[in-house]
Amino acid sequence: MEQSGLSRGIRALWGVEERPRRGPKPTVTVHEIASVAMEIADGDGIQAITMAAVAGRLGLTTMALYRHVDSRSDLVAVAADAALGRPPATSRRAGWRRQVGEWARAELAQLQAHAWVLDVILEGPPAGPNNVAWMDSGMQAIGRTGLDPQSAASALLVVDGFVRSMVGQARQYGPGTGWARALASVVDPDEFPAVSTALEAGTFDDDEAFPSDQDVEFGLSVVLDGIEQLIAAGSRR
Amino acid sequence: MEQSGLSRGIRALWGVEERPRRGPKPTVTVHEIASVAMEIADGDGIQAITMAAVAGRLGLTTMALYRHVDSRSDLVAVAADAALGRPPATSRRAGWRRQVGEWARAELAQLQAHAWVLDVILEGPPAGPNNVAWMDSGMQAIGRTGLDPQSAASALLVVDGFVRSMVGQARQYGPGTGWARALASVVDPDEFPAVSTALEAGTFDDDEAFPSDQDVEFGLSVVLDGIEQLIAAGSRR
DNA sequence: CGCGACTGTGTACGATGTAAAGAGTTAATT
DNA sequence: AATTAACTCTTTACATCGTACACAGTCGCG
Repeated sequence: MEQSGLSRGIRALWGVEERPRRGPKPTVTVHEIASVAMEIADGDGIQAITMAAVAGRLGLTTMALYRHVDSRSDLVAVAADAALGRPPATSRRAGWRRQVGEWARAELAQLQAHAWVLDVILEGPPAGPNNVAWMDSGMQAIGRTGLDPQSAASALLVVDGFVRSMVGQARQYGPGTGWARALASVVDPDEFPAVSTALEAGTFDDDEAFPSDQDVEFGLSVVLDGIEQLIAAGSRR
Repeated sequence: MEQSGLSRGIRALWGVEERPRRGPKPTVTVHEIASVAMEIADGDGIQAITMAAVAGRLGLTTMALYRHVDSRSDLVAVAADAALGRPPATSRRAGWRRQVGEWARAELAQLQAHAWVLDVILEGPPAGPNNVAWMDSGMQAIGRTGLDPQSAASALLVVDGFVRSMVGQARQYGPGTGWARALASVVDPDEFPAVSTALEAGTFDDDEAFPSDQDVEFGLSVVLDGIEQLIAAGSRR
């Protein structure tokens, strides 16, 4: 009665499909498919997720996958949801700052373990169960601020944005391929004084482990302080 | 003497290539290529950037493009740099808060006009001239805080992260395809109380124009307040 | 003039996503 | 028990796309 607007793979992840009465039982579940696709991406990046590769590992033909997912992009969506996993239980008794902080650090860890998730091109909001679980967990944490729902949602969005950008930056500036040196050879100090100065000062030199815990805590405290200000100002809006 | 580590297309964008002495003059410049590729992506998304499509619009064969860019991903990188454009001149006399705010709003506007830039899968940090120009502009603005360079860079990163996440969210939650309704049909209120409540309260209902200026100012003030706290605390670290 | 450097072309191939038709399998229906 | 509908997986085929390779034409230096 509801076509639900969700893709086949996502619908299957939610487990709301009634099992068909006739016909052979499927030899694989969407969860298995998602899991295999995730492993492939963990190893070789998102573009390594191909219908043939995933099917092959499952002992199926390429086309058999289409019984479980609508398309490659559905397959990727399903893999991405699997990569998120369930959020850890939060310490419900703690204050909002600690809870939100924990949530952010957990998300960061999860995304860093599967950084290719950032490469997923999404059409529409993520609707997988794990995605929703993280959202729920985050909203519970930020709800402790007492902010009105709209403000809380926006604030959580800022936190999430920070985490994702952190992961993204980590991949880019992390394992230095001599980026700083390459840039130095083309940047004109007169045109780009600030960048040029930073380059000379070594600000961009390959931080072996970027972001360090320090970097994370730094940015996180900036964001959380901002939210604190907001609360103090009495959630207008 | 220097292989510079940059791709052919990016190097050409910087204009540091010495013109070859012999041989026919190229019929197109990398800037033209980038511009055409950008227009294609503006119209039909990043995946519409194909070698054939770009070459076709320029009256070239597919293979001719390889004289100017190394690969498709180089082509996309070059198009993305073009899409950023040059950052607007900032009001240098203003305080840091206003300058950084302007910078962020400008970046937001630019990215919203070419949201596909967020879909670019980057291998290594962005090294195009426009990208560096934005970086320079941002670092000049945040430099006015008086924070030490490392802290300033980290803070700017938070701002940039916020802007990008805002654009990303805008695409996802914006022109509603009935996402909220679809989710409501699968979410169990007992399992995900916070999301469920928000769904019922209409928090996720299609905001016609999301993010509104209000949403942006809201998040931006959170971020800037955080930075202000940091300054007040006397930039430790 | 001719040689070398360079730009663009034509052809070919492999990888990939997916449409279409069919063979085999299971359970409800007769 | 036979039939039939619903379902899963396979086979085959094809269009799209990135790119390697060989080559033809063009310009400037010696």
